[in-house]
Amino acid sequence: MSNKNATPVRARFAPSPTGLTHLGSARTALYDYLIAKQTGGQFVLRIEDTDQKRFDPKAEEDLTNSLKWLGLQWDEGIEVGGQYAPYRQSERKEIYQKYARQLIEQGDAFYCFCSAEKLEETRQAQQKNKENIRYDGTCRHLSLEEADQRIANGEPYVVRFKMPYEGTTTITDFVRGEISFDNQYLDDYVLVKSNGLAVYHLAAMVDDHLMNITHVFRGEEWLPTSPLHVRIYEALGWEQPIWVHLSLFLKPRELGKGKLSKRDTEKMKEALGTSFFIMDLKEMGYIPEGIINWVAMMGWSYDDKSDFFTLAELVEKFSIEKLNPSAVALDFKKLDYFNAKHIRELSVEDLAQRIKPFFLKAGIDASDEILLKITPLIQERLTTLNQAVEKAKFFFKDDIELSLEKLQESKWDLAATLIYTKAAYELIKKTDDLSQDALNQPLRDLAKEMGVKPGMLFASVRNAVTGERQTPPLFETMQIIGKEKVLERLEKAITLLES
RNA sequence: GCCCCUAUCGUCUAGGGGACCAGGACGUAGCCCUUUCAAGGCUAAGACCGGGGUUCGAAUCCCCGUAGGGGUACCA
Repeated sequence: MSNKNATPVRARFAPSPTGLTHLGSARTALYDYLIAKQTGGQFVLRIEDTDQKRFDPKAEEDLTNSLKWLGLQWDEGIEVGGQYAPYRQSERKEIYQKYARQLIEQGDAFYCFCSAEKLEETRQAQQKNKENIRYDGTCRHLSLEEADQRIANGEPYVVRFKMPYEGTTTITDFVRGEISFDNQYLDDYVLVKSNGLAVYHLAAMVDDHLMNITHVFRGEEWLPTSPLHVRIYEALGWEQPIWVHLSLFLKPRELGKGKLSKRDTEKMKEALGTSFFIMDLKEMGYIPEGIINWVAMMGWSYDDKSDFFTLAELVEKFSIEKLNPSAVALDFKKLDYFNAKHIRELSVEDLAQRIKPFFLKAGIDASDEILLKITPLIQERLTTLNQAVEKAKFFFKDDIELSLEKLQESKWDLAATLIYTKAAYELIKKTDDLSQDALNQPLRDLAKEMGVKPGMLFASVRNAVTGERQTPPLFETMQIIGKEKVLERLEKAITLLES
């Protein structure tokens, strides 16, 4: 499966545990996984938990559950370990401090003692005077001795990167090419916070280098700060990874035009009956194959004809050359399409096991034996797994609820329904074989005899036996229900119609 | 405000100067198949944001608008 000609890629997925794992994360992780597997490299999972304020203790479990469920097992990282451990940034504090100190001693960074209030003041003044908003440089030229002395005196401080005032910084993004930034618009970004913890800009760069990451897949929102990242790599004398900035997801067209806000992710459930979060999607009956295929094709393409792929096929076909830079609007209709199509590709045994939990959750104790029988009947009718319950629940009920409304088709009256049902009942009673081969023709002959359309008899039987208007093919359905129960239900319907 | 990215059917996209009166997929509409619902088959409607260049020739290259998005935090 792996591409022997390519050098092994080490790609990392490095989310911050601040919320539930969503489709955007899933796509980034997928691409990391694909490129690593394709080249015989490693997919690394690192946790960027440097922001204690936004930390969500439930996020990490949701993350590992989501990734595992999607089939994106990582080779290195939290849980599984690896030679570059630890893989949680909160456990790597000293490492970042060491490099921060090196940067300072080299003159590429400096200790800054400016207060938040003072910073805010200069910002406002700059805004008022229409100057570039950036750090005013107060602490930039403090001597190391003086800075160390002030730190020893207990003054609070941060570490800032010393961004040049002139010239440009260029980053090479694999999907967009070279992008240049004027340094005058860049800032002396904070690298280490006053609590001693590094921010993303330092921590991620140090980790990516130390962990030998060759390709960095991340969202386009990182483009504006990428010159800082380039500068950090250069200052430390390291070779840059290949930067791959992925397009952003926009809100579904049904919700309007434009960016995907938190409000939109909340609205998805009520307005579209869907969700932005992986574990929600699982609960709604989407399967990993469907979600993987769908997100893979958002911002990436293979050729002008094919778009239906399994994870294994994606590993084989994926290429960063075909990545698309423009933002994409989520289209859940297409998710439905991919999901349904992948459900149809599943083996009966596999699908039966996957729909089982949905029956259990609905309070239906579905045995494997019956599940295996009904699965072929509903397989091509499912868009999501949970629909199996609605479509097949009548197989499991000892006593389906019948009503005149359910029995009567709008096209004819109750008296006619009674006649059709009775006639069909008599016919079915006479045979032990409920198969299509045995019953189809006799039922049609009977309809002809009665001078009615076959559909009328079919519908009457369907309504009485299943209590549903839309079901899998009648004869297979009746075979599974069994003659005894079929007759029982027909009798009940007749009694009801006679009353 | 300033900086950066992006711009082909409603949506996802193919296209990287002539092969394009722009191809595929989802969705939509119609027809066929059919005992219902699906699945499947066929057909249809549907796009190169605008304006300038460059060129014999531009969806493709350049510039300017416009629009959408991102950033502008001791968040990631």
